[in-house]
Amino acid sequence: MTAPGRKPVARATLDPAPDATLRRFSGYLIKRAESVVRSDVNAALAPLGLRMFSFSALAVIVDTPGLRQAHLADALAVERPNIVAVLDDLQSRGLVSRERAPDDKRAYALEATTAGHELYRMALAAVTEHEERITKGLSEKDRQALIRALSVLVETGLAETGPRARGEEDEDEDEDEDD
Amino acid sequence: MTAPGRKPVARATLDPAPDATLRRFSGYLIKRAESVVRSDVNAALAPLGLRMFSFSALAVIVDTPGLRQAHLADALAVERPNIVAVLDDLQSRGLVSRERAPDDKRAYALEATTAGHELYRMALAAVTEHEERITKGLSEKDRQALIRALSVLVETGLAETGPRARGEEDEDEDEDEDD
DNA sequence: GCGCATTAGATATGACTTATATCGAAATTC
DNA sequence: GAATTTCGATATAAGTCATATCTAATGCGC
Repeated sequence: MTAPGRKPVARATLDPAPDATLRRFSGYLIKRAESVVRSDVNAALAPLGLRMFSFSALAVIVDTPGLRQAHLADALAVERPNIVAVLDDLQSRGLVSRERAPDDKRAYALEATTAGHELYRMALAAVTEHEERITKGLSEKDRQALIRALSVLVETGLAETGPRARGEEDEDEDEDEDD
Repeated sequence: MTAPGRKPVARATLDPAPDATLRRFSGYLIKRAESVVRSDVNAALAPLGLRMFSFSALAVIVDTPGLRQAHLADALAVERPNIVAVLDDLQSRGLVSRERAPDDKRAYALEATTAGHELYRMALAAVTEHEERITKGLSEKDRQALIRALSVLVETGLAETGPRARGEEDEDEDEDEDD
C-alpha cells in the first residue's frame, strides 16, 4: 500500500474532526459562520465600494428616512462613534445626506440620495445573491428556521446583556448593549 | 417627570424595527449573534483567563493530543501566525506543552498538561453554561436544528471560499479565505 | 554529501471592527 | 440663566485576523 506521504489525516473517515467537541456548541458555529459570511459578503459588496457594515447602515437609512445617527447606531447595535466614519464615507460619495434636523439642530436627519437608492438596489441584489450562496446547502424552510432561531438568540442576548446603568440611581432606562 | 422619557419617535409602534430588511438575511443575524456570543462567552471565560479563541485551542488540543500547530490552525480555520501567541500564553501558564515532534524536529507536538486538563474541565463547564444561557429561548430541538443549519453553512463556506482544509485528503490548493 | 524547493513555526506589520472617554454645541430642566 | 443631558465628532485603544517574510529543519535529486 502506498505509504502516506505526509499527513494521513483521513479525518473524513477516522477522525470526525479535531473540533468535534466545539461543533456541538452553537456559539462556536456562529463564530465560524460569521467568518464565512463576512468574507463572502464583503467580496460581494466590494465592487460597489461597500462593506457589510456600510451596507447595513445604508439599508437602515433607506428604510427609515430621516433617522438620526444615534438611532442608526441603536438599530445596528453599535456605539455612536462607530458610524461617524461610515457616514462620512457615504456622504462624501453622495449616497446619503446629513441635514440638520429642524427640531434639533444638534442632530442630523439621515436620508439616502437618489444615487444612494440606486446603489442600494444593486447592493441589495448582491447581498441577496450572497445569502443564496451561503445558504445553498439549506432548504428554504431550514433557512427560515435558521433565521428564526438566530432572531431569538439575538433578542435573548439583547435582553440579557442588561442595562449598563452608568448613571446610577433613579429610574431605569432601557438600553441595549453589546460586546 | 413626564413618564415616557425622551424622544417621541413613535417608531416602536409604527416601525417594527429599523433593521427589519436586514433581519431577513441570515448573514446579518449571524453577525449580530456572533456579537452576543463573543461578549457572553468571553465574560464567562474571563475568570479562567481564557477567551473564546484560547478555549477553542485548548479544546482541540485536549481532544487531539500530539497535534501540530498547523493542524490546530486548520481545525480552527485561522492562519498559522494567529495561534502562536495563544500557545505562548497557554504554554507559559503550564496548560499545554510544546514538545518537538520526534519525527519532525521543526514541528511541535501539542499536548495539554494536567493543569490544562483541569482548567479545560472548568472552562468546558463555563462554556456549557454560556451555551445554555444564550440559547435559553430555544427548545433543545431548535438548538440542534440551529447547530445543524450552521454546520451546513460553515461547510458550504469552507468548500466555497477556499480549501483551507488541508485535512481533506490529498492535494489542496491555496486560496484565500479573507476576513 | 550538496543544493533546492518545501514545510513548521515565529516575527512583523497592517487592515478591520468595535468600544471607551471626552469635547463642543445645542437642548432641556429648574 | 446655570446645570445637566444629548448629539455628533475626535482620539485612543483593544481585539480579531490576514499577508509577507524569516529561520530552521525536511525531503529530494544529483
